[in-house]
Amino acid sequence: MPQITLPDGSTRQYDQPVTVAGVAESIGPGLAKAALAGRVDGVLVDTSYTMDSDAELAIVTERDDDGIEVLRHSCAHLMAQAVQRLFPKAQVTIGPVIEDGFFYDFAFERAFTPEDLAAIEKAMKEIVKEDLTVERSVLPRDEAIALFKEMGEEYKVEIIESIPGEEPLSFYRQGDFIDLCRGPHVPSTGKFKAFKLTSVAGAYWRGDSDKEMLQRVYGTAWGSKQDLKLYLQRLEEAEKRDHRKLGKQLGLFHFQEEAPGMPFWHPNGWTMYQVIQDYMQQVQVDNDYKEIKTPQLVDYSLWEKSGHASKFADEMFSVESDNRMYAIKPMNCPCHIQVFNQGLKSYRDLPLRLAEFGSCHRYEPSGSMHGLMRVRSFVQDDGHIFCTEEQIQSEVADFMQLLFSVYRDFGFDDVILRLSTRPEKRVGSDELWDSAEQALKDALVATGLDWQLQPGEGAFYGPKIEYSLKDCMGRVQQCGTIQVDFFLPERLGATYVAEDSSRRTPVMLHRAILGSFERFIGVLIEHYAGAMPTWLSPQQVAILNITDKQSEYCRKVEESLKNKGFRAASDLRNEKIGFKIREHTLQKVPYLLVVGDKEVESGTVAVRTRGGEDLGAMTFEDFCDHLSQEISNYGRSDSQAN
RNA sequence: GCUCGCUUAGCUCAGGCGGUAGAGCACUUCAUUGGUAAUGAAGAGGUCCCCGGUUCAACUCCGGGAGUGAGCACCA
Repeated sequence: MPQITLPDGSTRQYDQPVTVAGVAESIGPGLAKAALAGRVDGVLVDTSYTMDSDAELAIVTERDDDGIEVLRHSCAHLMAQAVQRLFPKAQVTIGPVIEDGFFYDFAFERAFTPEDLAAIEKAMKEIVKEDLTVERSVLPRDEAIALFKEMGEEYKVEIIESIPGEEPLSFYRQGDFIDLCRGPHVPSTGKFKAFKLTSVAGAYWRGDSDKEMLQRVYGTAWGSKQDLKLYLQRLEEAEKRDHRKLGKQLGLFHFQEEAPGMPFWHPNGWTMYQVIQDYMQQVQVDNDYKEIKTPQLVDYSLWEKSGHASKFADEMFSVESDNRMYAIKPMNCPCHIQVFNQGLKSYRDLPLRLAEFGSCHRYEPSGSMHGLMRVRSFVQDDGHIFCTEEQIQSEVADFMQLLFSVYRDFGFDDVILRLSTRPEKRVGSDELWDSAEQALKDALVATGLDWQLQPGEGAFYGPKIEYSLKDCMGRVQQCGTIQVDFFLPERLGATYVAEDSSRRTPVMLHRAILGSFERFIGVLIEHYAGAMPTWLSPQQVAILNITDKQSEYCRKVEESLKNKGFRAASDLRNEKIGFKIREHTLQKVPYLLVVGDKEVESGTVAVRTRGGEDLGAMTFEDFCDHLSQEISNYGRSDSQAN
């Protein structure tokens, strides 16, 4: 006699065991049709799930996030079924849900083509029309293995054999297609309203580059055609914001064959770069960092001593000269320890914070490069804090406040925090790890923000916190980091004299706020779609004359603006004002000053923003005040946006 | 590094199933001095990514390489 409690608190009495679908049916035909799954006492189940005792039930539809997830997972099955109808030789492997969609990996004799994709999508639509019932069944694993062996599904056999435990496994069948799956799934293939296959690419079996490559087909699925449309529009928008495209359009940087993965910065891009560097320099001075500069080439022996050569030799550029091997530095830490090691350090010198805009080169795998986001030549806003164990927590806490403040200046309010703790292979005692992890954890908790734990993801030399920003495609871009290092200072012989005059090894904190200038600028470009906040804009003001008569006045305005430190340029070309406005708007110049006879006469400038807003005529001084005010707010979201 | 695709004028892209190529924008010149997202006309501009091979003939076909895109793997 189950009594079912619904989310609104109401209850329903049934005189015999009832399924989720049954409850939905008894509430109304609309809900019965919309039901995709159920949540029984907090557990997501199929609509065919039977409740034989009292339970709390929520009917899951396409309006729930859970419902969309079930829909996407089932859509992966739908796709696999379609693929096997078209290509019976294709073997199925795995097909999970991912953000905004799903994928399924197939083993097939050749790569799928875009035409195949279209055909698969068509077959999927046919299966939707057939409205096949999706049935759950349970099989003991030896029977399951026998079944898939008979079907020639070697990968499934391997998966089943690798699942630990002895419990029977669940399977889902729709028509002639059956797949191993935990579920839950939609009740029938007629439930899909809006899906699209988006791309196909290779992917390694079990994510292992030593294993064979499978065909991965990506798709997206939504609760309604409208949602699908919005998603596709979002993709289009993201493409428009692609920093590689905008980098070209706005004349920021370029890449060329002769220097793969190494940007050539153009005047506009370099201006932006330098503004950021100047800003960071000031931030470091204000926070008691000492800036240093270390060599680009360092004898290979240092990298052997530091342990980097044995692990990363393949990813390091090296140079031979005068019978000596040098490495182009792939990181700055060993060099910073060399600076620390000069002279005798006292505990009174700690914490010692060294910072460098450190230019590094790494031979990144060719397939991993991506515009400015992953390059072979980059500059880190690198810093190393030499301190005692007791100082770790306060240093980490201070760093975090600094990082948040810097991110806010760049217009980022949402930061994703992740703590990575001890991996299996590591150096240092457990006590040391305990205290370091606790210090990082305390600092995180003190922020009052959410953070994620990544157990086992720490470096072998110590735990770390990573700070990530979300870009326009929803891709999470890791930028900042702070890492505790118990290893390198000892390995490279760093010591200080403690209060009791004994020699001790300092702890080193590796830290970066931006990460690399290159990637950070890439993230900024996409975040702002190229329309950088005024303080970062390569050109802040364009002065446009209407006819030659106002040229002299324009030049004077330009000079005065430059004297006040603004980045201004006048455009005195013999072109119509509409043409000039269009060009500078497309170049995302924040302010356009239009100057005609009226303005010359009244000694004003007519101000137009790149957003198309007309701020009207104002005096030069008023405009300068407006500009200064905006620039002093940096990119903080509470500042006046345009 | 792996799988698949792509590489034609400064940029964005057409094109021909073997006979050395085209548009728009940009550029140059001329006319035009026009008030808030494209003034008009003329002109110049290309080893069709590189190296081999096949062929009377290769930008096109074949082989190799480079760069690049999506994804995978990697990321001190």
